[in-house]
Amino acid sequence: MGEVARLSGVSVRTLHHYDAIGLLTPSGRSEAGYRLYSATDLARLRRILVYRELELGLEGIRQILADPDARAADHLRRQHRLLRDRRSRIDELLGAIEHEMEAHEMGIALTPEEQFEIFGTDRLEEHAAEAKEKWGDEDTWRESARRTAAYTKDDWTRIKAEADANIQGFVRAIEAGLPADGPEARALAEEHRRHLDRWFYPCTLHAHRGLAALYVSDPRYTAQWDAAAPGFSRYVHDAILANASGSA
Amino acid sequence: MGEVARLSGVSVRTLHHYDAIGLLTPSGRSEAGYRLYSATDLARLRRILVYRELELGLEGIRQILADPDARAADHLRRQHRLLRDRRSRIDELLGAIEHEMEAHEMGIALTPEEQFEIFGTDRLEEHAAEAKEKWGDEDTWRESARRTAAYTKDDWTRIKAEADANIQGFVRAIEAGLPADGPEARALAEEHRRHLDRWFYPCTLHAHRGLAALYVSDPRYTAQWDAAAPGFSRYVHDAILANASGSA
DNA sequence: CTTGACCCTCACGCCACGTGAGGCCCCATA
DNA sequence: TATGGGGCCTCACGTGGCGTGAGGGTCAAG
Repeated sequence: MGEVARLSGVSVRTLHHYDAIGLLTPSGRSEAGYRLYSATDLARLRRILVYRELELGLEGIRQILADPDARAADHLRRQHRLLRDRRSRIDELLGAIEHEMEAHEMGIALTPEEQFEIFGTDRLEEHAAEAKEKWGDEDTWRESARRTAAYTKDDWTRIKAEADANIQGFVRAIEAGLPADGPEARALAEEHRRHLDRWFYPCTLHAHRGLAALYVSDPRYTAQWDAAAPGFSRYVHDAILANASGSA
Repeated sequence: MGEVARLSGVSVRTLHHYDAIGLLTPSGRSEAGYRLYSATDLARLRRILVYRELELGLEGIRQILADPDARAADHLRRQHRLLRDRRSRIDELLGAIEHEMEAHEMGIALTPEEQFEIFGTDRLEEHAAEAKEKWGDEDTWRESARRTAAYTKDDWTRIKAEADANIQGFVRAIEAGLPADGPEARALAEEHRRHLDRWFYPCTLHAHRGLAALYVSDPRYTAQWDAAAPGFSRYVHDAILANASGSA
């Protein structure tokens, strides 16, 4: 009886579905056409549910159950990687949410820029090398989170003012046609570095260079910066490199 | 340009979709009909993406963003809670997958029973009271995970043999018509408890009793046990209670 | 003999998009 | 100045994992 089957915690419809797609076909039918699930069927159902809890697709589950040795490892590995990614993503978001909560308590709405500075690291894993450049070790961003957790409303206001001033400086430099490796742009880059260093996390010239790479390679950063002016991200990138690799 | 927008990490189609459902309408169109996203639009998009990561439906996101100041703090708190839940869930899944992979490498296909013992805890949260009985504190299952992580293939073989023997013992007791509160059944219950205690986690009589409650109240466990014989779960439950509350 | 709780089979709905098809637009190059 | 290649646009149907009826048969109890 589907009665017993439903006691496994799934809906009748789900069983119908599994039957329809051939994932779990009851081994018998009553003369009235009722589905009859044997103990073996129930065992299979249990395995299916276990894998479903791991959030594998039904097709993947079918393959695992059909050809355990070969397919299972692949699927499991893939799923493991997927879940790890999601986990680190969630960590970042948790930090972001905490920030947002505090900012909210203080009556400040975080600007997207700040959101990006703080947690816009979700794609970092796609750029593992740059990420290492940027964060040095994986916990650097937590340092940032710890520091900023203590900031008051006044602090945030000043941080934002500083950041805006820096951005405006870059905008003016671009509009004035100043070269990205000129002294003015380099000074702005250094100002940017010190801004990060002071308010967020220790930012060496080396780390700063890694960050610059991100600004042009990670579309999220690129989009953010280029919102200020077209070509902004590239300009800032060049200025940071110039600042990092040469003295004034 | 949608170009810039796509750089935020979402597909063009997604933007079209958000436009179509009115979640994110670009603030302008070029004369050729191209969507033009302003900085404000991008900010909104970023917020949307954050909430999307929280696995909220787009409709929910729309409502949240529509009702900004009033109860934003509530939403943030909820998001935070959900994120933390989600993360611990993912941790469990990761542990479970690692177990599966190990078991696989050792060439053992875990039986559903073992899978239940190892990581069949996902529904426990729906039965908070029993879960507390079973796990005492929330980290007990992690202890189980830690212990079992070190087991070799031989260990697993022995564990399985022990478990099977215990189950067979119960089956014979039932078939022989022995009462669940009789000495034989109680001995089997005690054997079961020691099995868990030895291989998985410290299992007091009290914890064992909580587990017994689960066996009859949680359909997943019930279905598992009753696969061995009808009425099995109830019998085991009664035997465990008898063993826990009286001496031989 | 009805009643109500099951079961069955279609078959369409849902969400968050993916994936073309068919057709403008725009810039660059031959 | 045609021509190509890469945007962009709007339909519009496909997908996964079911939910949710509609319309009808089955079965033990009253």
